[in-house]
Amino acid sequence: MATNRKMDFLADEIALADFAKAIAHPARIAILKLLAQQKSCICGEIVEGLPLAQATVSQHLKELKAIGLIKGSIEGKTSCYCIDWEVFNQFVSQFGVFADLAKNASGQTQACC
Amino acid sequence: MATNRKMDFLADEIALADFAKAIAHPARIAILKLLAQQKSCICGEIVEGLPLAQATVSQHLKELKAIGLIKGSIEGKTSCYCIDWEVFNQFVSQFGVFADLAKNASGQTQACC
DNA sequence: ATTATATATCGCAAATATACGATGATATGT
DNA sequence: ACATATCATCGTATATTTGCGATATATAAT
Repeated sequence: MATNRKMDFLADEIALADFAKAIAHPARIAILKLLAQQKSCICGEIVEGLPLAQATVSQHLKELKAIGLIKGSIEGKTSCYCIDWEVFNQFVSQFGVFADLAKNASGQTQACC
Repeated sequence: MATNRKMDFLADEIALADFAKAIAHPARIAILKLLAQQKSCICGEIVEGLPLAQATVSQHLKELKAIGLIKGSIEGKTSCYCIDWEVFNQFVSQFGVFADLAKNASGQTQACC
C-alpha cells in the first residue's frame, strides 16, 4: 500500500469494514460462538476449545475487545469474557443499509442487470 | 503462520469468516453500496466513484465476485456488475446464529458475566 | 517465601492483503 | 487495418495479519 487511502472513504464505510475485519477469522467466529452459547467465558476454557496456542487466542480476544464486540473482566486468577450484544446487534443491523438502498432504488431507472 | 490451522475449524465458521473478509475493506463496502443504489453497475463508473486506481478496483470486484456476492457480465465493451441478493441475504442471516445461541442458552447455568 | 496457575504482552517469522503501473485482451469506431 | 476505449491480469513493492515461543505479571496455593 503506497498511500493510506482509508481516509478517502466515508466513516460509515470504514466502521462497517472494521467490524467485518474483526469477524473475518474462523477463530474469532468460534470464540463468539462459545461466548454466545455461554458454555464458557473463562479464557482458559476458550483456549481449550480452539486449535490454537494460548498466546494466539489471547491476541484474538484482544481484537474482539478492541472493537467492543466483547467485554472482559479479571476475576481473581482468571479472565472472563462475554459478548456486548448492544454493540454486536448495532453492527449487524448496519448490513441492512444495503437492502434498504436497493428497495429505495427499485422502480427507478434500472441499470443493466 | 507456521501451519494452516484453517482446516481445524468448522466449515460454517470458515464460510462466515470468508464472507466477513470479503466485506472487510471500505472499498468493497463502497462498491456494494453503489451497486445497491443501482446508480451504476458499469465498471468504469465504479472506478470513478472510488479513490483507487482501475487495477485496484478490478481486484476488489474480483474478490466480491469470487465469494458470490456480486455477479458480473460483459456487455460489449464494458463490464456490468450487480449484487446477488440471494447470496448476500443468506450470509447476513447467518449472523443471527449467535443471537439464537444466546437465546437458547439463557435461563440455564449462567456464566460469570 | 516459594511455587504453581492463569493470562497478557513482546518479538519475530511466515503468510496475506493492498495498491498500482505496465501490459494483455477484446470490442468499437474510423 | 488501425487507433481508441474498456477492462482484466501480471509483476512487484509495501503493509497488515497470523501464529507462537519466550517472558512478564498477577493471583492463589503450600
